Amino acid sequence: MERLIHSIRIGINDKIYLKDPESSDLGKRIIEQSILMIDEMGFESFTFRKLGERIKSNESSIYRYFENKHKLLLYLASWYWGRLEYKMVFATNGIANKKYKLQRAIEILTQTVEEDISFSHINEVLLNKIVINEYSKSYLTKEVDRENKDGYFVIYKRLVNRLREMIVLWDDQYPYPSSLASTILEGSLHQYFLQEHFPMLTDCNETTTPTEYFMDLVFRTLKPNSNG
Amino acid sequence: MERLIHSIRIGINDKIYLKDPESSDLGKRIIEQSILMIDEMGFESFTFRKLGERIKSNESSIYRYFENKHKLLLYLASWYWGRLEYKMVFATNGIANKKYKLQRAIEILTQTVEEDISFSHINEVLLNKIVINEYSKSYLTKEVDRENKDGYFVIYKRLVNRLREMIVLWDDQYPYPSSLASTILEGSLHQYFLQEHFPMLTDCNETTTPTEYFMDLVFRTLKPNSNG
DNA sequence: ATAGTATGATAGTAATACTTTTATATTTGC
DNA sequence: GCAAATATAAAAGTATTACTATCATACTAT
Repeated sequence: MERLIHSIRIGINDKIYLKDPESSDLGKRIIEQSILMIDEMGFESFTFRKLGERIKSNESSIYRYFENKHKLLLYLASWYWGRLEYKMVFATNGIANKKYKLQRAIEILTQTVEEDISFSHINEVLLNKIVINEYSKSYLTKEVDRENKDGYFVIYKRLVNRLREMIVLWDDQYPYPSSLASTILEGSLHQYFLQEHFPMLTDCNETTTPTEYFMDLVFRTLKPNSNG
Repeated sequence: MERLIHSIRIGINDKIYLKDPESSDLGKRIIEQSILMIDEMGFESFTFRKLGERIKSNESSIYRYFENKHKLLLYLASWYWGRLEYKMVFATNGIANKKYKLQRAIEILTQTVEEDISFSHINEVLLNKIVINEYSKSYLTKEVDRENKDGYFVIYKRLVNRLREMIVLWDDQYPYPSSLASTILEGSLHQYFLQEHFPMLTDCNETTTPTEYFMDLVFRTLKPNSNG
C-alpha cells in the first residue's frame, strides 16, 4: 500500500509552471534541490541564481520551468497538499463509522511527516517543514485573487472542503463547518511553528501533539447528529 | 474614555527602531504614510525609496529611523498588538464574572477595527488590514529566534498569555489553554483573510463574524470550573 | 542526415536594499 | 545671540536580485 501511494502522480494546475518539472531530469533536480535549499536558507534568501549554481545548471534554464520563485513555491505547496489529500482519502475511504472517519481525517491532516519513505526526488519531511514555515507567504500577496481565479489553490481548497464534509457528516447542526475545517488545517501548521519558535504560546511539545489538541477541540465542539 | 485610550502611548521595544519615530515630525510621517502605502501596494512592493518620494523626504533619512522595512513592519505590528492589549485590559478590567470577562476579551480580540476614531497619525483601520495581510511575514523568517530573543514579539506574547489566563480562570481543567489562545488570535486574522479572498473556506460573511465563530467554539470547548 | 527541442554560457537591464559622503538646515545650550 | 550639536537632504556608489535576450551547442526523433 505504501508503494501504491508513492506511485501516484499529483495533478498540479499546469498554469503554475512553464514546463512540467516532472518531464525531465533537470526539472526533477530543480524540485529536489529547491526543497533542500528553501529549508536551509528560507524562502527569502533562496534565489534561482543560487539554485542554478547548486544544481550546476544555468539560471536561465530554471526560468524555463518556472516564471519566478513564487510560482515554484505554489508548485511545491500544491504537491504537498495533493499528497496529503491523497493520504486522507486513502485513509478514510470506506470507513462507515462517521466519528472514526472524521478522527482519521484529522489525524492525517494534523500529523507531521516523520520520515521520508518515498523513493522520489521529493523529500517529504523537508517539504512539510517548508509548508509550515512558508505556505502563508504563497497567498498573503496582492495577487492572491487573480491567482486564485487561475486555480493555483484548488487542491488546498478541495482538501478543506473534504474535511468540512466529514465534519458535517458527523454533526450536521454545527453552524461553522468551513471555518472549523480551515482552522484545523491552518491552525495545525501554526501550532507546529509555535512549538518550534514560541513554545510559551502552545501546549504542544514532545509529549503533546497538535493532533491531540485539535482532536480534543473538534470533539468537544461537535455533537453527533441524530441519524447516527 | 475613548479619549483616554487615544492618549496612551504604546511602549515598543526600542531595539526595533534606530530613532523613535514618535520623537519627530518626520518619524510620524514615516509611520503614517507607510501604513497607507503598505495597505495600497502590499508589503513586498513597498520600499523605502518609494516612501521617501511620497513623503518628500530622503531614503537615507528613513534609514535613520528603521534598519529596513522588516523592522518597520515589526514596529507597526507591535503598535497594533499593544493597542489591542490596552483595549482588552481596559474592557475586561474589574469584571468579576469569569465567563463574561472571557467573553469580552474574545470580543475585543476578534473584532476588526471598523472606523478610525483616533486623532493620531496612525490609521487604525488600515493598520488592522495590514496585520491581517502581513503579520505572518514578520515571524515566518529565518531570524525569528534571534528577534524573539531580542524581544521583538513581547507584546504579542503577553497578549496571548493574558487570553490564556482568562481561559484558565473560566476552566482550569482544560488541557490546552495556550494553544486555544494562540488559535483564537491567529485564527481570527485568518478567518478575516478567508472572508475576503477565499469565502468558500469560511462561514464568516456579512452576517456572521469571526467573533461569533470563536465565541461559539470557545464556549462549546470549555466547561466552567467548580469554584464558579 | 537533419530538423527540432533542451540546455548552457554570457551578457545586459532595471530595480532593490542598502551605505557613504557632503552639504544645509534647525535646534539647543550657554 | 552665537557656537556647537543634531537632523535632514542630496547625490552618488555598491552588491545583489530578478529577470530577459542572444547565441551556441548538444541531444533526440524521424
